[in-house]
Amino acid sequence: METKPEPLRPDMFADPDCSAGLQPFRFGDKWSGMVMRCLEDGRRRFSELRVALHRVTPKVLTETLRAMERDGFVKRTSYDENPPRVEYELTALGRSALQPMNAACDWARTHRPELVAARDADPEHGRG
Amino acid sequence: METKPEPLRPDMFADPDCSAGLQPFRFGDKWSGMVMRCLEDGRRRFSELRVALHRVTPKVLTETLRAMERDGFVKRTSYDENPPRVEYELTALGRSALQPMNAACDWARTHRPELVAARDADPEHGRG
DNA sequence: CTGCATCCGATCCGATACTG
DNA sequence: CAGTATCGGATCGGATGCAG
Repeated sequence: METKPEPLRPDMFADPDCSAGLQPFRFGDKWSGMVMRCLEDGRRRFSELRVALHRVTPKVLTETLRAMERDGFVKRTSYDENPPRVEYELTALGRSALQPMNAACDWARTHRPELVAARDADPEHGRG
Repeated sequence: METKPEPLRPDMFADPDCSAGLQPFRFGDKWSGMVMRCLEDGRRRFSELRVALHRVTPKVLTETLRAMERDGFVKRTSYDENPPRVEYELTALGRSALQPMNAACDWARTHRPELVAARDADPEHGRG
């Protein structure tokens, strides 16, 4: 995980299966799961994450990354250059958490028809 | 899952491993994961859930159960008696979701020492 | 017993503006 | 580039009281 991976596609969360939309599992707060996905192929810069994560504001992204760092999922490396450069990567603990996360995503993919059917059967058809 | 199971112990969520405390995975909202655990051995009445779920208020428990019902995880059965009796049980979809949920709980149990160590290493030692 | 109505504090999260 | 500071809306969830 030390080499530079492929750039993140800005539409990488267009697929609703593993986004925060339908599936009932969440990894931490709203963005943490997507940050995990962004980092699973290697280290990323702050700006790379911003564009992949649907224009999340820097405040919220910073909060998310700080929380993940505090919990031991992410390691932050700051290079003392100008302009500044900061890179984030998953720790061993963070990478190990990809396993149950994938189990949850696989489950959501498999059962998506039933999930959609349950929502459609409800008159309100949305949370609220 | 049609027979009456053992009564729920009020301390069934004293173990922090699978509660909403340390682990970064959440199943839906605050109480849904614990409701899943309460229902995994069979049908339960509203009041049974209330005591097992640490005195959750009826408003919040109702909201939780309605959401799970709408999403197809729980089936609600109301018996037209006096005093009223209502029972909740997992659907086939809900039972299938126990698998990824157990994967997440197993992961949290396995990695608890690292999770605790990460928190202890942080000066703030708490979210915020 | 099983809720519903109302109020309210806490938290989340986005918008905007500014800084080294 | 990588944040910080401030504001405010939206949602969550708990307390209390009432109803069928």
